[in-house]
Amino acid sequence: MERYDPQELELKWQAWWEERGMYRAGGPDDPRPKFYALDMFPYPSGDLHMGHAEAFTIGDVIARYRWMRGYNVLHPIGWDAFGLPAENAAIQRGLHPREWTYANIAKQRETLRRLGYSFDWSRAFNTCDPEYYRWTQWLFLRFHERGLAYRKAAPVNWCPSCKTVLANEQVIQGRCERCDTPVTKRELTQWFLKITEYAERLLADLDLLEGWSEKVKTMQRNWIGRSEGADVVFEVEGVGPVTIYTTRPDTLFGATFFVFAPEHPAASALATRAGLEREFRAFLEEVRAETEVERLAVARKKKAFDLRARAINPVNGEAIPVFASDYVLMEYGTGAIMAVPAHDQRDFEFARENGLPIRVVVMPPGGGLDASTMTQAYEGEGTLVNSGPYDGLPSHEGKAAIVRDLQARGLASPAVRYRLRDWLISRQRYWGCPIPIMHCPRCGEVRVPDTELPVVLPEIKEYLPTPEGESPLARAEEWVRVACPSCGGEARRDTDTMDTFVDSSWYFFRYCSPREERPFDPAEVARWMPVDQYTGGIEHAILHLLYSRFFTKALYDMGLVPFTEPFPNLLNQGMVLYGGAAMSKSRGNIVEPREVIEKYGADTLRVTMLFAGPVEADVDWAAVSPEGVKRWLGRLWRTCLQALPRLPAPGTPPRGGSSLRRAVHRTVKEVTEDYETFSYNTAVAKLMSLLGVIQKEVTSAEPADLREALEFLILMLAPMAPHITEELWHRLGHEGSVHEASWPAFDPELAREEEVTLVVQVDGKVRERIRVAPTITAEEAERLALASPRVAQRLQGVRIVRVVCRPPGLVNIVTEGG
RNA sequence: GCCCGGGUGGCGGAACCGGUAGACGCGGGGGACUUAAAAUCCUCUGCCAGCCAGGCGUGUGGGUUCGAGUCCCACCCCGGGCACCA
Repeated sequence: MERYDPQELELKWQAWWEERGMYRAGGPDDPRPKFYALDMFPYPSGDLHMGHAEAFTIGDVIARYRWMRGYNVLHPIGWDAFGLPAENAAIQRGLHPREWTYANIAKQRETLRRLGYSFDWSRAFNTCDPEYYRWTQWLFLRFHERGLAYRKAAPVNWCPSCKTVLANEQVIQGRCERCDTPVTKRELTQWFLKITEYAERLLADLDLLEGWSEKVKTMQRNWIGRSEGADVVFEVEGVGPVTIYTTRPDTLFGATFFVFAPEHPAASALATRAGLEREFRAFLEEVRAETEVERLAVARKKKAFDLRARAINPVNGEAIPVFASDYVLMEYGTGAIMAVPAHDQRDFEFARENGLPIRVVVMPPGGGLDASTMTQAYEGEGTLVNSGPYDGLPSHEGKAAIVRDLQARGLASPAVRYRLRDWLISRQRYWGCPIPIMHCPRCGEVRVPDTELPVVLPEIKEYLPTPEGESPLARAEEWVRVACPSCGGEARRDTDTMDTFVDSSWYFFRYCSPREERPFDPAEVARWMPVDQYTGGIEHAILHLLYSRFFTKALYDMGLVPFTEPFPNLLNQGMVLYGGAAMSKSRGNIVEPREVIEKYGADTLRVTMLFAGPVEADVDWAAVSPEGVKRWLGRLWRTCLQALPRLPAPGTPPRGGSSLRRAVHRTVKEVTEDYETFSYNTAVAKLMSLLGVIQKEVTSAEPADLREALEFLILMLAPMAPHITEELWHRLGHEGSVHEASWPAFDPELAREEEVTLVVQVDGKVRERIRVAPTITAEEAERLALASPRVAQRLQGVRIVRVVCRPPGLVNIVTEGG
């Protein structure tokens, strides 16, 4: 018998599919319902890795299944091709980032083809193509017009190794997301997108995303970090009124000192006033030199600077000392706080370190809290004490009452704050989308006119980042110098480039009309979006997924798109590990998709990924077996070839209710459910079982039944193993592609169980199993149960208290004392 | 510390609404075919008990129930997120 040779057969069908342009999305006249199946596009930092193979396999199964269910599917692919990682890798190899990037794209494209994915290649693009980033710039200008893109000087995250600033989202535990270098703070003028303006909507709309896991939604909620409290005004000696933010206005009477962030303008003003200018500058220097990692260290003394001034507590007129300290952040709240050491752990530590008084104002339910003996702050709720007229009120009532009374005096107002910061998008690096702004000495910031887009990334020899943090683009002197479109005078181009995440915040719109002379055709976007199923890794839970939601809402407000959420359904596949750890060069545990394909074929790789476990769970490649899958596909191959001579012509209707047909139809019912819920591992298990049944009957079954069985099995496997099923489908006598065939329909009558197992328990323990009809009555089931010799033996000499009967599956006989 | 997940055989994992725990596969044992190997096929495989009968078993301890992997309470462990955010 002819052997199953995946290599030859897979290449053959891949060529055939391409020739036929099989996976092109249908045009506006296509009568089928649409389905937009989107996979997070790859980053071309090398060839495809196993993580990609898993993600794209899942996405491909989703897309192919929808085709077979009669949908018009949009399943696009492209490359997220600008950015730091590609640039760093290129520099390491002494290559131009463009060269390196496009070479990797070609390599990945080849591997994606070899894996047999059903992409609509006609829509492919790269975010580093001028035809794409032209529209990234166009969108930036729309943001700029609305004040959603702006420049400001702020203390920002700086990676000394990448020599660029980073967004908050790119700092992981105080370290650079890409190179793990401890991040420092720098005071720089940078471009931001005003994502904070959307904080409330980004938070509230999470509730609409029923197709997202709770995990990702929680991560976004944490990241946005909404808190409710009050702004309260303190009069600070020598400065005037200063607003602070607190979530605990009920503890106002416990404020025993006041703290400014070191960068707060009032802090340096007070230091100057106290004649401590030089000392303060040294203090500030010290604070700035500190890396984020050091600042977050657990057992660390908070830096303190006594500003020798008093602040007046508005609730009781008390004068309290004023400090500057690095534990107060300029970027959150107002950059100034009231300190309540008894009820805030940070304030408590600061008070202890600096010998400041501690006053209890909230008594916990048990009582007995004493400032002189407490070893940590009490942050819970309780009853107000030492709080003048508010004594005796529970915390939540005290909160409301204190704010209300202060508000009447114009000294407080309820306030909501978010942890989320504006998105820092400018980068001092070469390989990114240029910011389409000019700086004119007379007109200030001037937008590059739409007609002059794209602002093309200049060709320069020296594209390495500069140590001073100036963008390499600044070296392209001729490119930088331009005439101001508004006054005609000499202006200079902005020399920063955009964060890669800007590019990826709108690519899914572009796929709808990738060659459009606009960012996208609104009609095509309305036709395809929102995305029906988005598939990708959880590592983007707060970066890409938050930014894309923000972009979509901003575009909605501009009237450019008719919806506010781009991805109502999100599937986060797990990671691919090896031996319990991420694959990495340093560990030497990398398995490449290419080697697996060469050894086993693409179909085996795909099915192995799917069979390994639930899609959301990590796959440990060391613990799964392509061998087993390969064996099974071989068995399928041999069974089909063995059956072939016996089979009637295609289309011969099977009849009757043989056990084979019942097994087939039951499997169709269950596997269809599995496909709908992405339970591919159990779907594969059921297909394996079905092949076992078919194999047993391959020489004895009714020929028409056998044909039906094999065809349905092949159809159900087609989305997962597209090549072998295509081959077998043709060998079974079909002309067209198996992937253009319809998903099999089951006959409910045949899918119904003919016999079920009646379990007989005595006192909850299984004592007997009897095969019965599913229609059995309670009385009949009980009679059969009691008639069983093994059960009767158990029941000798004991009294039956009751019989629980749940036909057709269960009878439980409860005995006295049992 | 707070918030999400999750703990089931030697391993990956099944188990609808509370109703046969361990589907399917890997690995392992035994056997067939073969001069031999590969490939393939058959068979056994949670633990204890020689077989049967039986007992024990889903992180730990309690509870609800005729019946709990599944529900409730307390705890332990693992993974992930957030965290000097006032």
